[in-house]
Amino acid sequence: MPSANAANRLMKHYLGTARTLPWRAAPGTNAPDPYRVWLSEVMLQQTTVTTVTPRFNRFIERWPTIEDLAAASDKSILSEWAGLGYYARARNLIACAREIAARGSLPNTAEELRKLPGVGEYTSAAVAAIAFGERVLPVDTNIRRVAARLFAMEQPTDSQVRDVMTPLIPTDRAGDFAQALMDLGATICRPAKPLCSRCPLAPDCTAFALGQPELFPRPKARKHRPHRHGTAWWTRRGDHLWLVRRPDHGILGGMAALPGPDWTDTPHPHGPALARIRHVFTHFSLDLDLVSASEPVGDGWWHPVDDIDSAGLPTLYLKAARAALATPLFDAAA
DNA sequence: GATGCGTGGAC
DNA sequence: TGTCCAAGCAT
Repeated sequence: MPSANAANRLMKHYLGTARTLPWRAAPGTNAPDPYRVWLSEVMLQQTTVTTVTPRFNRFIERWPTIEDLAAASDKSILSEWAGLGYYARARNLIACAREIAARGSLPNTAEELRKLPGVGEYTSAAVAAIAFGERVLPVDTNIRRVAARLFAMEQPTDSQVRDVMTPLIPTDRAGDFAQALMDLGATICRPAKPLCSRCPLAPDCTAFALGQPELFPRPKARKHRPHRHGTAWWTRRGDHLWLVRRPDHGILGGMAALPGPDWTDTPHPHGPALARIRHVFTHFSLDLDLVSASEPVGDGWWHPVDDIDSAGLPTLYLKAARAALATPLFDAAA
C-alpha cells in the first residue's frame, strides 16, 4: 500500500526533472496564472502537449488577459482555434471567457469552476489544484493508468481513482502532485513498455510486483470506423474563394468551410471530381470530392485565395483548398 | 453508460 | 499502410 513516503518520492522525482508546462506561470514568476492554467487545460483536453504549446503561446500573445479574450469576436477565436480539433471546446471557451470576465475573475474552487461551460470533472479539479492549491485530484488518462497499475485495478472508475489517490495528495502541493502524476504517466508509466526501472513508485506498485504492468488498466474494446462520402464546391471569383460557416452543432460546428451538401454513407453523383481528399475523423473516415462551381452557394463570404492559411479553416478544408491550389489546371478552370 | 466530437504523432 | 493514443466534455 503506497504511503506518504511514496508521494514524497514522486514529488522529488518530478521536481528534479524538467517540468513539462513552465509556460503556465505568470510572466516573471513561478506562480501558475489562473487564466493560463484554465486556457491550457481546455486546450489540453484530448490533445498532446506538443500540439498545444505553440497554439497556447499564440493565444496568449494575441489575448494576454481573459478580459482581452472575452472582448474578442467569435470569428477571431474560432479562426485561431482552427486545426486544434474538438471545436465545441472553442465555442465553450468563448462563452466561458465572457462569463468569467463578467463575474470579474475565475472561481477558485473546483465546485464553482465545474459550473462553467466546457469545464468538466477533470478541468475543474486541474484548475483548482494547479492555480489555487485546492486539495483535489484531476483524473485524466495518465492518472487513471498510474492508479490502475499502482493498485492493480483493471477498470477503475474515476471515483475509485480519487478514493485511492486523494489521501496521497501533499497538503500544500496539490497542483504539483497532479502534474507529477501526469508527467509520470506520460514519460515512465506509459501505456506500452513502461519504464518501471526508473519509476519512483515501483516499490509501491502492485502491477509491477505482479510483473505485468501492461495488463492494467485493461484496454477498451475498439469500434469499427465507417467510411463516408462528401462533396465540396470550389467557387472562384477572381482572386477570391467562396467560404461558408458550418452550423453551430455537429462536426466542425461553427467553423469556416467550403460549401457542400451533407455527407452521406454512399457516394452520390456529381460533376467531374478534380480532387479527392481522404480525411480520418474519430468516428468515421471521409472521402471529400472537390468540384468546381460557378456561383456561390449559401450564406458566406469571399476570401483572398492567396491567403488561405488565415481563413480559419479546419484541417479537412485546409487540405482540400491546398489540393485545389496545387492543381493548376483545376484552379485555372474554376 | 454510450455516443459524438479532430488531429497528428508513434509504431 | 492501419491502429492506438492523447492533461475530456456534453448530451
